[in-house]
Amino acid sequence: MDAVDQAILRRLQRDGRQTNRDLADAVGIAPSTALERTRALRARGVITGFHAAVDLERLDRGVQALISIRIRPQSREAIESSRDSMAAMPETVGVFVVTGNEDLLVHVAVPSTAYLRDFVLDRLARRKEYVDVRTTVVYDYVQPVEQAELPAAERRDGRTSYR
Amino acid sequence: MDAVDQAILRRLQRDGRQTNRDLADAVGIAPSTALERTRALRARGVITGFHAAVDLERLDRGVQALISIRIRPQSREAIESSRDSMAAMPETVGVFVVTGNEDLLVHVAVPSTAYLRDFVLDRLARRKEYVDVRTTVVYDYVQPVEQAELPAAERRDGRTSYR
DNA sequence: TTTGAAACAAACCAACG
DNA sequence: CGTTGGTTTGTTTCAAA
Repeated sequence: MDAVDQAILRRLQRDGRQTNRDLADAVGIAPSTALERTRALRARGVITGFHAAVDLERLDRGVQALISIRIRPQSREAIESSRDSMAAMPETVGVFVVTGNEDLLVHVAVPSTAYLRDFVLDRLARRKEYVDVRTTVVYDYVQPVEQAELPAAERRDGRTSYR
Repeated sequence: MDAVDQAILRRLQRDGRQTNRDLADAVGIAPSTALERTRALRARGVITGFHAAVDLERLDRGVQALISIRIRPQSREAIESSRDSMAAMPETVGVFVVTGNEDLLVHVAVPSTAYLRDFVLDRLARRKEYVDVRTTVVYDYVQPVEQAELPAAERRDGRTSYR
């Protein structure tokens, strides 16, 4: 992961469909090199894929919420299967498996608060393994497009930071 | 948004780089139509862009956390500027502006728990407008690749659902 | 590894069914 | 909306540096 790889990664996160030529020009390398580097990033698993991003509002899913769920029994099987079943629901945008009082935090996008109510009450709260279901409305959700390696940590007090 | 649009959307979310021909074949339409439909989806803002997805573990950011933050004064300006400043940090994967006791929920990915500690204590907890900062470790985060319109809601009790 | 240049493939466009 | 054919543009390969 040198500076060239990072530049390629940055640009492909921003626009995954720019031509290999444009990418090469922007990064300052030959198209064949850009192709080779991009393939290597994919082969190494740094780039996992290319995806179209959609606007949830335009899919009539302008209401977002975070639903925290406490699962009992708190077994690996119960939590993993809940994670997968929540991830498989068309309403779901993301599922966090978390530490703390709750076990799962499910990010959903639905057409309305009425839909949200039905979703939570009819399809989640009924399940007896979900002993506590709490819903928080999301006013806004923003995501940086670019993800990169982090610069080495530097503590304010001068002590070296662990990595 | 007919069935063809939905099929295109589904396929482009799964693979944003397939050729227009492959897309057309898969959906069962002519390439010219596929191109036209895809462009229309973009023009209508349903598709907002195409992006490379990266594996955070391979960027040495295998530790994820959710940081909930209570902001005072709880003004629009304070919350929006906090949202933007958190979103601008290289550690940040996503920022939720939420209802409830906390105002912000920040999803971060960092190299280690030591890095996480430094990040929270040195860069967040010091800010006096952040009157409460709570960190939850994320064991696992999964995201469905496909997002689509939701089927019409159907209540179990037979009453029509609002949209 | 990187590169340039040739060979190949895809996208694009317009005209027509 | 689909097809066709011609043109442009982009991708891929590969031998040489």
